[in-house]
Amino acid sequence: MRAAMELADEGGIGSVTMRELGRRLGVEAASLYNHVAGKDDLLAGMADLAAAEIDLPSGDVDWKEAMRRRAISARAVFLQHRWAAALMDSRVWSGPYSLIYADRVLGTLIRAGFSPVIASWAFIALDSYIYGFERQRSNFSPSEDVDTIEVAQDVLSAIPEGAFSSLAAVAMEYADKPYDEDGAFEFGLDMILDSLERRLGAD
Amino acid sequence: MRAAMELADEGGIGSVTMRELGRRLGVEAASLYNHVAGKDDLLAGMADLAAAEIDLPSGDVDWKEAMRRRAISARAVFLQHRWAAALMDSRVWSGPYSLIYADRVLGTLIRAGFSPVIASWAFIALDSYIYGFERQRSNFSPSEDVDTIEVAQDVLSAIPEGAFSSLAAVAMEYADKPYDEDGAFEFGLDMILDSLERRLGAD
DNA sequence: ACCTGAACACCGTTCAAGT
DNA sequence: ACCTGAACACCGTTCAAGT
Repeated sequence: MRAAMELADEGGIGSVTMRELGRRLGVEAASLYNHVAGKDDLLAGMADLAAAEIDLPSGDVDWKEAMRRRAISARAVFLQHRWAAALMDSRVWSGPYSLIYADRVLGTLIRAGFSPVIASWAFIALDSYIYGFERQRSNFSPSEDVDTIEVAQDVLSAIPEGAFSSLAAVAMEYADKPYDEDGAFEFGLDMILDSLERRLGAD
Repeated sequence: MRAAMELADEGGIGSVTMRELGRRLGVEAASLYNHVAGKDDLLAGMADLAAAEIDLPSGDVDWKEAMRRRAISARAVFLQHRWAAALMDSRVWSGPYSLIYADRVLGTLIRAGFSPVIASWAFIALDSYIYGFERQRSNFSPSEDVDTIEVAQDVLSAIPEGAFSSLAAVAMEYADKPYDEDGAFEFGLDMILDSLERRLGAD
């Protein structure tokens, strides 16, 4: 499983192949079936191991800070394992680790005063945002060292004169200062957290 | 392209195969390469066609209502084409339709008073949530007619006595009333929209 | 201009046979 | 208990050959 994760880290999820994994482990592809039910099982295990790298909410900070840290930690994991977000959210949520994780998150929210149903909705909203942001991010800047300023300038020059004026206005903004990815992530994250806090006060 | 969409609607994205698509069109798989650069090109075209089915924000409602309708329309499209969300957010965003779409969304936000940078952040936050929710949804209830009450009861009985108490509390809530998926979606959506509105007033 | 047939290099998976 | 070698049914893609 760890070997498969290394393989995916290096060459992308597409290079995780039973034959290639066997080669790395010094074994034939067919032998892997003695340790894993099939490729789906392998991918599910990878997803669960990646999920285990996300910090669990700790009990000694308030719920908002705990959720914030969890989100930032998830983003750090996705940065190290770029295949993880796609694997984790396209997979039924049933690894042994996932249960502990869900319980801790829900527990933090319920102790903060949210009802069980609202806690589950908040959990879903936060995770939808966290995973969704990562999936979009990996499109916007496919490689790490892409120059967002250059991208913006390319977009600008590709836009016909007068058309797409709003898109052009945004591209213009990014043409001389780099795109602040952390800022964008925390902007959306804090909107959700602030709304949750407000709702807590209202109930 | 339309034939490929039908194929995906019926049998899932996995059944979209050059050979199978050729069969449906009464042609050999190799012939498809006269009309499409490759399978990647095919999938990109499907994603763009699905995106075209999402309602564009219209000019005669306020920005908040326009964004709300856009989100609900996107969810309706994902319901009809269950393969679409995965395809659209895992793909660089460059179809001919996508440019119009982005321009209209950004234009609506900028006219409402958001700065170009904040408008782009708001766009990213909304889409992250919309796509992310769909990806999670398709795991939680893989088939349409799954009984969420039964699922909750299964979860409950699988939890060891005393462990996972928070998870159990949530499952208990869902054990006698169905899971309100629309409610969950709009809960998160409205949190983001309300926060955006508040920020607009503050600036 | 478009199609066919055959081939190539790859997949995941199975299974008898070995140790 | 674990591994191997060979095979099976599939992929996407290429390309000479046809019309």
